[in-house]
Amino acid sequence: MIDIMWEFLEKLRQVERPLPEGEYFFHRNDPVRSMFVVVAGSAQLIRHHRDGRPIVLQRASAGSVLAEASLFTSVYHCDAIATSAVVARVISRAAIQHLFFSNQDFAKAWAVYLADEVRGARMRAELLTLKTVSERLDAWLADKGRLPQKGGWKAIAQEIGTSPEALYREIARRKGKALSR
Amino acid sequence: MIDIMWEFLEKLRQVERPLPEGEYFFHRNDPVRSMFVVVAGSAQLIRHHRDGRPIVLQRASAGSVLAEASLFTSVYHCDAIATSAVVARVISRAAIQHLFFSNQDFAKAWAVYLADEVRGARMRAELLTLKTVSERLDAWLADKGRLPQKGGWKAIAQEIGTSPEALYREIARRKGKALSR
DNA sequence: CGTCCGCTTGACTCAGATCAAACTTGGTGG
DNA sequence: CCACCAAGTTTGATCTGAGTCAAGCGGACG
Repeated sequence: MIDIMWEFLEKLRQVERPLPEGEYFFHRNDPVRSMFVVVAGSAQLIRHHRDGRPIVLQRASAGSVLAEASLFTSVYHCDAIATSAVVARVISRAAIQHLFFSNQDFAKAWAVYLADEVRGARMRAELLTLKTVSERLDAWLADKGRLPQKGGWKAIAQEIGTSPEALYREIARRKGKALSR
Repeated sequence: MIDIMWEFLEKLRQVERPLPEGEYFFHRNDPVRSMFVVVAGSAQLIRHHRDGRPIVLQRASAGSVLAEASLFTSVYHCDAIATSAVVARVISRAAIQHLFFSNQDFAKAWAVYLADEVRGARMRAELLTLKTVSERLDAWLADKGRLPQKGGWKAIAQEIGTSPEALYREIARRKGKALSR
């Protein structure tokens, strides 16, 4: 179903635009003309606090739509910045809107995509209310199944909101336990 | 826009059903026939771990749709249980689906609603990656504006993932600082 | 061969969870 | 009107998990 959405988007006219690290996709209150799909690299949606400190609203990596809400909004509600060098697909918002209203399969695919994003984000939020690394890892495993290869643990530490060291230790602890049984 | 969605839903035929605490709305793999809107009380979406421990996927309170993803799914992907006595509005899923496909305003309102839920959930997830109570409270304030009346602080402590005591102390600390300036 | 990055492990420190006890407040019923 | 109860709040004391800094290990890759 989600794949169907990507297939539709593929067919629309689009431009690949590279952005260097630190570049802004758009600013708050800019009028919305395009939608962005991150192809490579990573980006953040940011809102600025009164005193200037930034609050992160979304961390987007390869394969995600940048600000889904902007499909039906006249202006952006936050800033978007490339946190590493990014390649983004730029698609006319009007084109996607038109597709949404003219093609029921796409409308459905869009709704399914959003519902899944909601699920994932809520899942992560609930996971992050757990206090110990052990509980968080359990919850993460319950959702994702199994740990990836050794190269990717650091990223998971970020996902579950702990320091890499804490996660490494928890994993080591488990390997120990597994053997001692 | 979201209000529009509620207006549409109001018009559909619906039944108010009370559920006592601990009662299940549905179980995983049940076929989806209805959608639930929580009117009063609170509920949780839960998935069970291999060893039986439950993982919370969503905490739903008055005014939220229970499992948005189930609009286009044949079976539920998790369990839903009332965590306190609940009054829920039960609406035929087929009716909502029909509305989605036949009325563009509703389809748009649904997409906007979902996009906003995504935003809110991501916001909360990012907030929960902050380490100190002080930072979390700042982020919460940046999003919501101002602290509610005294009776509601405990609920906020839950939202930002800390113990009530920790939040009370942080608030007290700030009142002190505000005066000392 | 050197450098980078992710992993490993140790030591120290501290924010916040937890337990506990008192105090405000509103509401309820006698 | 008052006794009483329940929730939320306040404050104190203690304990611990994990963040941080630091130093070393090993494989990948130019």
